[in-house]
Amino acid sequence: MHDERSKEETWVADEEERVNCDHRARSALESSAAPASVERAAAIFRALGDPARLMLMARLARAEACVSELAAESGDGLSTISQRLRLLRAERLVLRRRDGKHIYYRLADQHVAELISNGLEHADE
Amino acid sequence: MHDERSKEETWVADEEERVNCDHRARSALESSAAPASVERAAAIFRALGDPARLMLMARLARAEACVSELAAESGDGLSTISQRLRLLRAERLVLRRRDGKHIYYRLADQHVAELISNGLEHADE
DNA sequence: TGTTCAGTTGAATAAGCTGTGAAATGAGAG
DNA sequence: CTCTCATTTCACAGCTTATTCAACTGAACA
Repeated sequence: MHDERSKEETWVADEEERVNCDHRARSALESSAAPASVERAAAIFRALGDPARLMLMARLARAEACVSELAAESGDGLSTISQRLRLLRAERLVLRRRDGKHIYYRLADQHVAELISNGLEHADE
Repeated sequence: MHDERSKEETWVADEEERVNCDHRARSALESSAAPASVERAAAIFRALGDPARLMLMARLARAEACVSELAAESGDGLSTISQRLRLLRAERLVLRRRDGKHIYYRLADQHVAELISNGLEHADE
């Protein structure tokens, strides 16, 4: 307990700070977002909000893989991985296909990949 | 309990699916992300993973506001809003400044705004 | 049909969160 | 210095979530 209230960031209240920042990424923020969208978006964020799950997603972003591969790579149990994937699948963030005895998972779409990428980028700065 | 294992999405295993999707957003995903980055990114996602908090962030994305305004607008108690902001601030997603008796909050940076925007966009599709 | 291999699901326990009222801060006004 | 207003912190009850073991499903194949 020592951080969290460090620098107060005075952000010069009179500089007008170009509030209408034209960087884009305003589209969804300009007007009050629909409650349903917020719910859904929060659900997506929550699903990505666990280190183990996010790691899994980052791994899948690199290439599809089956449960046993993922379990072996991460060192976690099959059941554990399966449960994580279950949750991610429930949020429709991953898709799966069966190939013989194995079931391969991959990210649901490229948009998801971007979201993860953005998060990871923002993380180390 | 009825959804979650609906369509199996066969994703045509032989179409090769242009795996090297050139949409960008690969940067952070190409190689195994650093554990620290994953932790941090997950923490950010987790912070945004609560409807009430995300709503708050979406609100702040529109314009800065002080606690009482936010409380009045959302209908929640002061204490509740304050706690939400505390968590968001602990993750450095919002900044605050004091002006007389009030304390104004706003998003920490434009990158955060983008993240939220992306999430909301992905939400309704 | 029966066996095996790959994954899934259920249940239980443990750990972590969130909202909330009451008490505490802290800057300005008198 | 004291009072007050805006906001924060504390502490806790109540709810959600993650992991794990064991039991189960369901292809493949002999």
